[in-house]
Amino acid sequence: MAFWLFKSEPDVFGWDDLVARGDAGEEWDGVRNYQARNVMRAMKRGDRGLFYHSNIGKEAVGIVEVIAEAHPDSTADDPKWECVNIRAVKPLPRPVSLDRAKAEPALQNMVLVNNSRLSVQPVSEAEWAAIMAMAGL
DNA sequence: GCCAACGTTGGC
DNA sequence: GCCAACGTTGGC
Repeated sequence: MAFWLFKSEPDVFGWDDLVARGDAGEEWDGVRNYQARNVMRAMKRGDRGLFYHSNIGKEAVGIVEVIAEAHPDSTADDPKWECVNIRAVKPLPRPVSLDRAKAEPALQNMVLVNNSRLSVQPVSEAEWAAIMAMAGL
């Protein structure tokens, strides 16, 4: 299983919104960035991801699961834009803020710490383990 | 609200 | 195909 990170502005679509979708989950549409699209293309059903709140909170707040692999984005005119579907699995008992991630030696190479602008990111197994420990899981 | 970082666009 | 201009993201 691989691990990922999904960024969202909570005032647009936050963790609570994803939880409200239940098991049906949400199409992660609207991504118009090749790098982020390519990350989504690499995802497999069952992979896990962090749900990160950008701008407001700036913290990873929950765990999500990839429930549908990359397919054309229903909101895009051009089928070259693809996205996956995700659902909420469970909240992090202790959200991991960007500040804590930056201060954690094990996370110095994490994409979140180094390239804040990529909206969908890969997370290594070691990084995932470190985040889980920091989150109280 | 500002601005740095970065991706995209379009003129040449 | 280069690169300057522009738009967007997201931390501060």
